[in-house]
Amino acid sequence: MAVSRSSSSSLELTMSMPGFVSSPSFPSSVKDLDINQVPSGAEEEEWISAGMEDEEESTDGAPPRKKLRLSKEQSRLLEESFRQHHSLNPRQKEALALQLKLRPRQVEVWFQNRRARSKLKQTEMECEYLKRWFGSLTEQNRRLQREVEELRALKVGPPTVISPHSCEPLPASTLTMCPRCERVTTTGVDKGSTKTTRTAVANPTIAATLSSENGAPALQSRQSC
DNA sequence: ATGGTCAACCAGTAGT
DNA sequence: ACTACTGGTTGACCAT
Repeated sequence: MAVSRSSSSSLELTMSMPGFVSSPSFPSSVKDLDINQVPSGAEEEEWISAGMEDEEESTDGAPPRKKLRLSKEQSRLLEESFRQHHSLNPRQKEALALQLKLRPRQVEVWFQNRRARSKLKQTEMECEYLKRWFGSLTEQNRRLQREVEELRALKVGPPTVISPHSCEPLPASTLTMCPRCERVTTTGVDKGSTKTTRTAVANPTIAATLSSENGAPALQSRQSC
């Protein structure tokens, strides 16, 4: 086991697996081995002391850490490898493990966790993006609602709307907005039926206002639900 | 004390 | 059946 202090004063420790170099008890299958498991009996000392060539005793007398921490160099190499390919074939895994003085299983686990972290990061970014989008849509919706209220409250006389069916002016009082889909409908005008119409606002100022918000679809071009 | 990070594990699943 | 992978979880360690 090797203990060192990194530049950021965090404790860096590397711990090689028991029996990697010389132990005859090295498991035949890496899947059988719990990496954190401390071998019992006579093997315990080997587990604690087995390690890299530059292994040294802990100077502060603290008990040895049980959790493997990859060294900066190991992490760097793994990251570099991950940039090239996000998963390894057995040959690559073996080679990388040899290079890093780790077991192939450890390299494999590192890649699994790295993929998971990568995916998590991606998901978080997407979540952030959707939140911002939701916020902007909410704001846009609020503006449009306010605008509708203002238009309804206009005291300059009822705006005139041209019916696309009869090509004649309709009183604005016949216009209603569907509360569900917020589309404009006319009620009780064209032959007494409730009907969605493509309306043309006679007042050009109002028409411009209706169609200019944030690239949102213009009110008069919406289809009813 | 507590929350974050990360190596390691386990269960489930898909491909062969 | 075996292998490789994912998602979820655990536990050690660290920073605050």
